[in-house]
Amino acid sequence: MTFVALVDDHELLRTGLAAIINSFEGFKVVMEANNGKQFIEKVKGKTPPDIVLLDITMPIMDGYETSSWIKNNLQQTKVLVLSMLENDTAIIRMLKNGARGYILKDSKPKVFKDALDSIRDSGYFINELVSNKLMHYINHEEVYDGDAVALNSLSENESTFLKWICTEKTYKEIADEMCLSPRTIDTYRDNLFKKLDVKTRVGLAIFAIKNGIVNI
Amino acid sequence: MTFVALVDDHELLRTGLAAIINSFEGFKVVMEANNGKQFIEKVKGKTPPDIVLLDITMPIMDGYETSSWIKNNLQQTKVLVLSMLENDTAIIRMLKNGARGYILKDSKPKVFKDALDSIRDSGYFINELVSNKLMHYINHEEVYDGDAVALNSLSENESTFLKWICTEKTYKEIADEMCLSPRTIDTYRDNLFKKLDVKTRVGLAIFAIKNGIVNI
DNA sequence: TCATTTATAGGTGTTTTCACGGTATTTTTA
DNA sequence: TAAAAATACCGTGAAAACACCTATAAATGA
Repeated sequence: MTFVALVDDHELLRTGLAAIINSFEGFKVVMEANNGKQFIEKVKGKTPPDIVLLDITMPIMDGYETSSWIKNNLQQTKVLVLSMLENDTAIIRMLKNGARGYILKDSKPKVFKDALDSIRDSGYFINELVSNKLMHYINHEEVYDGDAVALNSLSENESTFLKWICTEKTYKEIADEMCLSPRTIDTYRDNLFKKLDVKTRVGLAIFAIKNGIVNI
Repeated sequence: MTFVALVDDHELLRTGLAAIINSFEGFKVVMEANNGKQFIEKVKGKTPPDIVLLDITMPIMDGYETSSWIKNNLQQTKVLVLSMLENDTAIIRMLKNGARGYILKDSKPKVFKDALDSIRDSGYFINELVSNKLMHYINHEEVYDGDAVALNSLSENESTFLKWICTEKTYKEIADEMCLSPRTIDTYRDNLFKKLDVKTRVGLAIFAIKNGIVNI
């Protein structure tokens, strides 16, 4: 029997998924959590699940952090990402953080079953989505490094700044909020423009939303 | 037996929902569609379902249009909205377009069961989410009118403009793309600032994303 | 330890955005 | 059919955003 945990903030989706998984021969849902932090608390002192089905966009502790934590603390547990995000950066970043597979929330149930089987049997589920990104990554590592590493290496302040970016405040007002000089804020912006390969504030906002840095 | 249709572009969610609904005594899922257009095609010539479980954010034909169409074409069919959007405008707009209830995708399954029962028995499901908005709406109609009607009455050009807003193009470039004078674009922006009660381009972008006018 | 990177901050100038004042024409509607 | 609205357009000036460059102290690291 393969034991599965569901970590996703949409309870209804979780319930539906649990029903599907429990109907699969040999799989059983043994744990559910709303976010990474809750998962960590629940898993403490228990036998860890074989597979964690993990969303990326979640409050409190998102999928990136959670996958990283699982990689470092639960070596036998394999992460299968189940997300709405289809962009390169998110996929590469999750794979770098230890995920064994990545499927979209609008996949067909058969894909879902295949993914679970494959991760149980071989430890990985390499679908087209993942293999494409992997191949691109191998051939254009520097390109993704610009993005994925940048995303990984966003400083605390830069993340906070990105949250403010998605408001109607001016840079001067953001500087006040963050207790920094407007010049520093200018530098943050210029650096992020380069790091994230965008040219305008709207570009930053879209990036932040796309990558789940802000929840709107 | 109450017959239910699911209209949502996330197939996995649909499958899970179908499992849940079919496990409820007296309910049966008889139809699934990826968007409003597909639903209309599928329902043609068949007995319409009693309840349509409808998402808002969908490609091709979104929940707003779909609910409107159902209201005008399938009088016996009741719409229950199942969405991630929690903002006033979306809720009021769906109710105005004929929805009988509105629940969030991260609701608990019990809420979901209650909603289905209530809509079957009384035709409506008035939860706190809906009653709050309704009360506010009654007391501050003008406020919501500013928003909800504005959203309803966005012209073709304004919607297109909002899509361009969420890119890194300047207003001048947007004017070129839309074959309009930059001055006209200025006016669009100024009008939308007033209509949507925002002050900056970022505000417009966030609004467009929040309300599913653009899919990022 | 010496070089490099990182975080902070500043100067100057251009481009873009935004506010506020309009006009002319077509479409709706009362 | 006259009034109201929606649509497309224009001018000006201030504010904000953006580009590009330098500088200093602290942290990092080879």
